[in-house]
Amino acid sequence: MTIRYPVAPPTLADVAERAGVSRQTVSNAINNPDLLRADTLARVQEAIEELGYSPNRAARNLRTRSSHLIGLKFQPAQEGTANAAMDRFVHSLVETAGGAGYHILLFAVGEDEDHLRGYDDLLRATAVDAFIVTDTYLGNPQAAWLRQRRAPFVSFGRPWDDDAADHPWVDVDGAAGVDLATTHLLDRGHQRIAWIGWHKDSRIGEDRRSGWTRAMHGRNLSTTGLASRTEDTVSSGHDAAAVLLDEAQPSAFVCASDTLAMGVLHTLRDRGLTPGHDVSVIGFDDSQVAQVINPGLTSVRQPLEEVAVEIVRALEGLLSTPAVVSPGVLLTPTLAVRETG
Amino acid sequence: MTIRYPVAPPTLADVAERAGVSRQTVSNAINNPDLLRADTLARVQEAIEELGYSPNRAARNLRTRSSHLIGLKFQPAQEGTANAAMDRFVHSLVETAGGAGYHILLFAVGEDEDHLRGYDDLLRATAVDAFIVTDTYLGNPQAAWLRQRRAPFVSFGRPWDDDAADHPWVDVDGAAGVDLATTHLLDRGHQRIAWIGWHKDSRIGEDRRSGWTRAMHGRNLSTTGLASRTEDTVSSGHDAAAVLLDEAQPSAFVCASDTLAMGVLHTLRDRGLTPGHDVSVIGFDDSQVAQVINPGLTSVRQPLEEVAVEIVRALEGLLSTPAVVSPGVLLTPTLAVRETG
DNA sequence: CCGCGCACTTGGATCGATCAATGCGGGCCA
DNA sequence: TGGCCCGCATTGATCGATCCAAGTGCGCGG
Repeated sequence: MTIRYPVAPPTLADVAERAGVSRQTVSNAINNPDLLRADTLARVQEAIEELGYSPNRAARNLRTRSSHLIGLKFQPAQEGTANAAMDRFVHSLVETAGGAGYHILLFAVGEDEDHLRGYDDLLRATAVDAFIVTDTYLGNPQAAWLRQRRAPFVSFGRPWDDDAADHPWVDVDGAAGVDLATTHLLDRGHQRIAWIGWHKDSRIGEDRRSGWTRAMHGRNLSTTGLASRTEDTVSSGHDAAAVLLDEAQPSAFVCASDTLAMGVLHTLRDRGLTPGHDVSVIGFDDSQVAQVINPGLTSVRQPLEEVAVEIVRALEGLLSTPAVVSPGVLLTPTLAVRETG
Repeated sequence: MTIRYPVAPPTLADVAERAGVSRQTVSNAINNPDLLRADTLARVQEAIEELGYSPNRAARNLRTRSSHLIGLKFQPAQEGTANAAMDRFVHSLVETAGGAGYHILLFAVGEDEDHLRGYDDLLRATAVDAFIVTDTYLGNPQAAWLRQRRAPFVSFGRPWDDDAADHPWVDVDGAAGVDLATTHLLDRGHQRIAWIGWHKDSRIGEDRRSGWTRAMHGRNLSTTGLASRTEDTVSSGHDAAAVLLDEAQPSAFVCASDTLAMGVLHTLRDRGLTPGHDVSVIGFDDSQVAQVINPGLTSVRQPLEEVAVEIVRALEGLLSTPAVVSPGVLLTPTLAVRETG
């Protein structure tokens, strides 16, 4: 704590001299402490402490051909939507990765230029050890490209339709989450529960939807006429709810996102219906919006902290012993129950 | 530990051999292209292209003693609040920094351990070139500590009460934003405009509050009895609004955050008052919540994209020529007008 | 007393880009 | 023709940690 910069930081050789041992021994003290006798180790650690030594990252990276950096393409929440899972996820990730000795490197790729360019540069420059890929939507070329490049990566999201995929992945069981929400409503006596989701080409959307049909059919209830597929915007949710209310008279809505659920709430407000009393509404993502509105929006909450833990675990396996083939991990969301459902 | 490549990545020497020039020339082609004759440069670039060469980051970092990495302590939005500026800010930052050849390195420091430990490690290990500090609240030791360490950093936020501070900073003029909001209400005929803000020891809160008093006094209107200071939670805003409505009968509220504004909206709802019609409400941060609720919440929007640009500019000045002393930059927010005000 | 293994030491090489100094050929001017 | 500068090539050294191979001193069991 008494060192002033910008004097040259101490090197491993400085520590060795101070502790009266060799460079090799200091290196071992740091990387293979169990090779040293207890008293020697203590002496070296003391010298490290006194000098405020910390191994130079660049030198270490050069020699070991690894950076202990994980690349993550940062995708912010879209304006005008309620979905903000990234924020919570990134935080959990940074914390967990930090515990494992890794840091998160953010990068962006411009909209116009080649989307893979960013990955390529970082990879070739050995700037990162691995990537975390977050959007595995249909036709997303990232995963295929990374695999072909033999770049280590873990994806948050299943390789939906890519049967050649053999990379580790972690995902949240959206169907189970929606099933949970639907069952919660069924247990409260609802029979006519509507679904508002995304277009058919969204695998995530179809997965979530299947949780609704599963729960409904499990109670021998029909789902015909009770589903709507639309864009992920508030106004789309608003319109879809209006149509469903007119044509199918549902007593509750389960939505693929909090954004859509907000649209439903607006429709209820238009018609003087009280959410949670006249009509129940459940969203998906447990966004800040769900938490601060009144009445509070019941919503499916993804276990993002666990996702981060599993992703880091997978990364460690991937980077330490390449033989370990970690399959996918599927986590189950919970339901944050509030007033609307 | 190692990135599995089909083949070892090409080195600068490989490029030199292929182009029939020396290592130094290739290095110049990359770092000082104007030193080369046009045809030589073209030949080298061709070789780079053919081999898919990208300079090894670790080697470059070691030699140049710089990593082109900027450290940022990632702070997620608090659960149960509406404030989510970080998300938007980080994205802008990543994009802008990327354009300048820098990447953003996220790190976290555990709540219990020494808050400065994270900075220290990264700095000593020459893992980052500089830091971006985002919370410059009263008594925050980071800035002082970093300065004492002579660590290059730029802060998002003024050094409020630290007169010894000489580091570059970028901030948003909260007072101007609130002035803007208040004036907007005044222009619409409001006279009794209340303020709900944070406790007195929050410099940011007091700054924003001053915008309200400035605008009110500018029209010779009294502010006595119209202000409330509380915690930044929805329920605090709710309570404060109730008290103010009872005791001062304001026709409009300006709040230090969207979170507080949400509380106000809940109170209006309790009393059957229509936001924007009976009583106007303006928040601060233009969060997702402000955007998706109905009626939409008018809110002060921070120009986070510009903040990012200015911060990167300051960083570049800081890292290129240490002599350049960039003072602070103060940016003016805008008002996102919606139905509540 | 020998041999073995533990706990180190020693010196050198290595990773790959950059720095610094020198070499070299050709053009320009006196 | 000689001297000089300019553009570019060449080459060894350097950054600091790690890897590697060989060696030393010492204690202990056989």
